[in-house]
Amino acid sequence: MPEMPEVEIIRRYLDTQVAGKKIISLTILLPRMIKWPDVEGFRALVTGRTIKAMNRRGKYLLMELDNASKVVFHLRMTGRLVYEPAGETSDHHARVIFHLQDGASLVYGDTRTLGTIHGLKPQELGMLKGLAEMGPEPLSAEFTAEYLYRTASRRKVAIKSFLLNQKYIGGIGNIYADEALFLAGIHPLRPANSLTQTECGKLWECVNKVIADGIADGGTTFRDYQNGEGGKGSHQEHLYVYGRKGEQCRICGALLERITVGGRGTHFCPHCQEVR
DNA sequence: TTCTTAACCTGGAGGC
DNA sequence: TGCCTCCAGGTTAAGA
Repeated sequence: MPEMPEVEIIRRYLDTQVAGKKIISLTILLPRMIKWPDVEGFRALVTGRTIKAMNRRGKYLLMELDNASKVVFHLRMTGRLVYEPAGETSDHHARVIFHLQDGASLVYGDTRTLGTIHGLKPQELGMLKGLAEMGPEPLSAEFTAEYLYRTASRRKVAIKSFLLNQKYIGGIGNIYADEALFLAGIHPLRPANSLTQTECGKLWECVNKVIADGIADGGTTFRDYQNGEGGKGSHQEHLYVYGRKGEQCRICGALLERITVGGRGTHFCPHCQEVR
């Protein structure tokens, strides 16, 4: 389940491999992955164009083309975008393949097909609401402790749900939200507006830390994530709470619990993250 | 306006 | 071994 660190790892690798290369053709194995425009419109937008760069915003991957258009990928749960130097893929769930001029290919695979691909002209960029309305990202200059406190203090939703809302903070997903709340010692069910300025400062630090650590470790491979080379990350070996229900807390030894918050599996330590 | 819930989607795990 | 059910979760639309 790629979140911001995983998408950033993918972006960094792909940018070194595909920037400057021309897309000569497409193989569209599952047309419904293309959300905009229609399949033939997408093919016309992309074919013959040169990739200028791979960029990222939150969990979106942006393939910048030389006609100022962008191919916008969202990997959702099980999507992956892998560079194949030989041009062939062994991915049983390959959905869209971009064939490049040097014989290589860029393969979009997606087991559960929840991902999305949009081909957007410059004037269409605003139509993707999730991208257009996204809040500041962790590690950015706009994401400050003051911003976090000011925004959270106006919401009574559970802090876990607040962290997952991309309109407030772009790029955080379930794993890193659980980890950040654990490190900050904040119970996931606490109303966002109950956090003090000091607690928000601590949470801001911890959000930035878990995201930076995730990137440094090459991402977290939990089930389906693959980087741009088809490899795995190692951050799952350093998780404190996510996926560790019933195991001992690394800090206090208490047994970790799992609850549902806003429809999402949520892992926490009942001792280190007491409800106050 | 804010918040909650369901739907989308498939593979794997667990129960029988 | 085969069948069935449930679960995983990012995003969005619908409803409260």
